[in-house]
Amino acid sequence: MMKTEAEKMMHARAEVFKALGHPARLAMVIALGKGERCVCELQELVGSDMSTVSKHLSILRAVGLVDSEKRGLQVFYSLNCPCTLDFVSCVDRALAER
Amino acid sequence: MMKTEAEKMMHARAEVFKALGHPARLAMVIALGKGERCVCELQELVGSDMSTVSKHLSILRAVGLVDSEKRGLQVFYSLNCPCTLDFVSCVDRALAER
DNA sequence: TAGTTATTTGACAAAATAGCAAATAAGAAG
DNA sequence: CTTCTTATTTGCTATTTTGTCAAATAACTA
Repeated sequence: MMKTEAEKMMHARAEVFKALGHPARLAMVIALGKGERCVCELQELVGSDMSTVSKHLSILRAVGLVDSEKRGLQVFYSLNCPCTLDFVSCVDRALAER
Repeated sequence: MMKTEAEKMMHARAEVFKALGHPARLAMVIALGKGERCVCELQELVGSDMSTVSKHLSILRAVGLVDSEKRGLQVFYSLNCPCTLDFVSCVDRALAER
């Protein structure tokens, strides 16, 4: 199946939205909006296995939404697209008026 | 499985992102950013079966991203959350610097 | 009545998914 | 070096979701 440049672009964009389309990942992104967090903190936040959290984070990193930096034993994640938070606020407003 | 209010909220938000996590739906939302469109125009845009397009649109409407209005034989859809376009621009910028 | 636009309803294959257990890596600390 | 901790990766499984289409229905027009 041939794919035009525009289709590839749209696909890439959609991947970003898909990455945010999971409650745990979204919760982590919102938490990162308040500052960087290590994986263990994020694990406590979402309450899943650490390997699961790690996988979620790799999905967010793959689409460029977050960055990671290792410091000692810990890996700290930070939000690369603060505009995400603005959109979440907008979504909240839309959800409120339903 | 019990669900707190906060969890339900996060789930509802994630549903909005999931709705946007498909190339065809995202393309339609972006098109609607330029003004209302009837289903047949959107069908031409994405090139799928009309029933498929209709289903995609119902998903977007279910989460409150778009509105619809019937006029004669046609149904016109409009974007309910223009902020979506701002976020798409932001995503594009993030994708560009990869 | 016939034609058009759109939605709904199954139905189905295919794909994606989340999640966990176990293995691996990499640094810290004794 | 050994051990402990934090994190990632690697299968693997079951579950779910997914997108799509064909056919039926609806609603309006001519």
